[in-house]
Amino acid sequence: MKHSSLEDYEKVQAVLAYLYENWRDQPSLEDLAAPVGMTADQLQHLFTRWAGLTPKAFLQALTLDHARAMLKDSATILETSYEVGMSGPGRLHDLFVTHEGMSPGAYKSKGSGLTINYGFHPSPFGLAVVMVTPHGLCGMGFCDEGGQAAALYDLQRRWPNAHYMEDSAQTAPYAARIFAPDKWRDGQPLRITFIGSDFEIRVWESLLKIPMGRAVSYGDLATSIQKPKAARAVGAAVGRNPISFVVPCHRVMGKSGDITGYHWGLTRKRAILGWEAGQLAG
DNA sequence: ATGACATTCTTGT
DNA sequence: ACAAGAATGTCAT
Repeated sequence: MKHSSLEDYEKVQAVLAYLYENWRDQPSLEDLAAPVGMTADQLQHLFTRWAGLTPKAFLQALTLDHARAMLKDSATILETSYEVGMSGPGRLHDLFVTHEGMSPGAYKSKGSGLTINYGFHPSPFGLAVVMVTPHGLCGMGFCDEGGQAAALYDLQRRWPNAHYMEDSAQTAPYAARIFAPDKWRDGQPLRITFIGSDFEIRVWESLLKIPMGRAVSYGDLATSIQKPKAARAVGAAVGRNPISFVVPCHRVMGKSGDITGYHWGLTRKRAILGWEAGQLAG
């Protein structure tokens, strides 16, 4: 697979945004390509390079029908497999991670006494901001066009009392691994650290059980943590997932298969879902 | 298709 | 304490 660049994502994003603005008009390949200054042919090329799928197949992966298929048996998916306990393995089919909760105090004190290193790295979904503690990855988010400071602040404000230091030498190895599917199964599991409330951590642990190519509903998630009526609260907790992509909150959708919200933008959620479909196909 | 509202948990005052 | 809000879900038109 050829490597895909930041510029690729920006074009893909623009195409997807345009598509969902104008879906009523049934835009053709040419219609989609024109606004980003491409020919239909170039667009074809872009998608296959970036996602490993043709535009047609890529879009196919984002239809309601496809979403419903991903939701099939979603309740059982969360129960299957071994327990993902307080330091168990997760992520059955792709990136293996181990996680641990941050020391109880660290959350309550909003990160005081904690040193967090951060860095910016290119990813298939735009520039990513990556945060690590000595215990592992604790945060990851995405920048929209020129919004580096905003993306950084979005993560920092979750633990406002932590001490932050830019140090991309610390974060680079994480970024390199996370976005290279061929490295997902290599060696040690990826270490991540959850800093959040009990409830949030329970929800985020559940997210780790959703394999690539599958999806669950907010209600399923609620049931899986023994709170079948808490779908709405679960939605809020999912929305506060600090480790975007690695903790696959993009694999949660409405019961009907509707792709609802995403903290880093609905377009990005669609892009990730489509890109993952490409990884599976390839 | 659209809109009201029931419900659970977190957070800011 | 309390009130507001959140990436939901369901039921009535």
